[in-house]
Amino acid sequence: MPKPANSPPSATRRAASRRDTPRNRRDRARERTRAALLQAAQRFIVEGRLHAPILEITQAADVGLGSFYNHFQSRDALFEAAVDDAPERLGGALDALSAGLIDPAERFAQSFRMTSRLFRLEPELMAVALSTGPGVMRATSGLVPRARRDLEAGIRAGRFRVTDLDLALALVVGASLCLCELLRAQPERDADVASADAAAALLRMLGLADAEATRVATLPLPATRVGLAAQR
Amino acid sequence: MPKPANSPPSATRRAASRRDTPRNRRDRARERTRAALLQAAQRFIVEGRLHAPILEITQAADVGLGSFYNHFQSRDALFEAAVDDAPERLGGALDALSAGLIDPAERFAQSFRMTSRLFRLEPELMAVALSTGPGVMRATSGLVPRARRDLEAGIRAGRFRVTDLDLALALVVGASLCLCELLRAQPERDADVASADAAAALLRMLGLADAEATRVATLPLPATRVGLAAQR
DNA sequence: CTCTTGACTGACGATATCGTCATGTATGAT
DNA sequence: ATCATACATGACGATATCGTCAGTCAAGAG
Repeated sequence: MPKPANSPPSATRRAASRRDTPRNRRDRARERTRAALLQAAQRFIVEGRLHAPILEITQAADVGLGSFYNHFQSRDALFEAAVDDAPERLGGALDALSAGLIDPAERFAQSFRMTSRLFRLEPELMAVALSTGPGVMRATSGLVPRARRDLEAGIRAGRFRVTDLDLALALVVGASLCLCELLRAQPERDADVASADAAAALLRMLGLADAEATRVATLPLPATRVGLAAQR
Repeated sequence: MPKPANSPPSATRRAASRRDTPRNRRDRARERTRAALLQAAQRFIVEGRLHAPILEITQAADVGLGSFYNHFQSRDALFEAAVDDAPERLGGALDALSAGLIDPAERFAQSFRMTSRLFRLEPELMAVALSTGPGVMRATSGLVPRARRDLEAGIRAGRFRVTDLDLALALVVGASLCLCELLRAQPERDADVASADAAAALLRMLGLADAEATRVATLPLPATRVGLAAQR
């Protein structure tokens, strides 16, 4: 009897190393099937085909129709999982890149700029992560909570002059969102230049003096290690 | 034989006054049916039920299933028309309210703040207008082109210090978008206060000095005439 | 080697939704 | 008064999609 769908990979002997790839071949195979479905779903999300027939999705994932129901209850469940999946991975990548920065303002600016760069490096993942539009603000994991954390740090450190954290977060997230939309609409535009300009503007908005905002927003970005694409 | 669907109200003797409600009863009736469908569609958009069966939509509109095909080719066509409809009306209302302001910065700030107020006064229309998320930036009519116009005017007048119009527009639109999302998530929040704060921040971002930004962002708003709700 | 387990698979019957069309009816023209 | 028109309507046949299920197979346990 197949699983009632979408249960963790075999509740039996969970001998797999605590957090990582399952130990034995069967579990790995199962995981591969699930990943194929998620990845196919992300492609459909990017194309806006949120109502594609399940059969078509499974064909794109190159698995049998029946397999779908081994992993997900419904198309909505699949898409939800796919949308959750993307910001998780992106957020991790961002943290790794901006770790080690002391000044909260710098850290904020770098993360903001890296987000735009990610949009060029990982357009599909980003498109999925942003596919909920302003709804991303409700997310409890991924990019937005990190932005909130950075803003808070900046306020505590006295670098930002902000009275209403939620409001500032909304402005920042909205800016990032529409900046990505702009980058999508104008593929020829240099993402690094645009994001530096935007970061400077946002820093001014957050209360930094002109010169300081410009300085912080134009610090060199760390070299981007790709890695993310391979990791899928 | 019924129309091939979605043609202007009877190509025969278009004696109706150039732009307004059709003259004779039949055309008015047709228009009522179409409006009922549009309005029903907007309700479904607000609820996010973008894939509701057509039958359900026609029932919500209280018209026969067949009537749907008299007016629209497909569900997508209906939703598209419904989405186009909303910003059109909102934009008109905005223009009327901010007409007569001389200083482009003031005009910009007032329009921005009124948008938030509209979100409280006309939540459904606004939800529909914003339902495309960052995609609104691609709209060629409605709220966004007006924002662009106001920004341009401010730049020409030397009030805004902006090097990249598209970029500034993206930041402003994104801010407005997520501000509305914030207002939706926190219904208890005072829209006028929040939008004034946000406007001040944006004006700073656009290059106004602190004090001036605050002054412009807190000018009294014109009393809002409702009117819009009745007009439907 | 044999057995048990659990995931993969595609065919299939059930169901949901679609779009057409024949008919009814009110309007406006003659 | 009579007729022609055009929209409204809902029943219906065609089609698309769903979710189940019984069979298959490979992996791992004993």
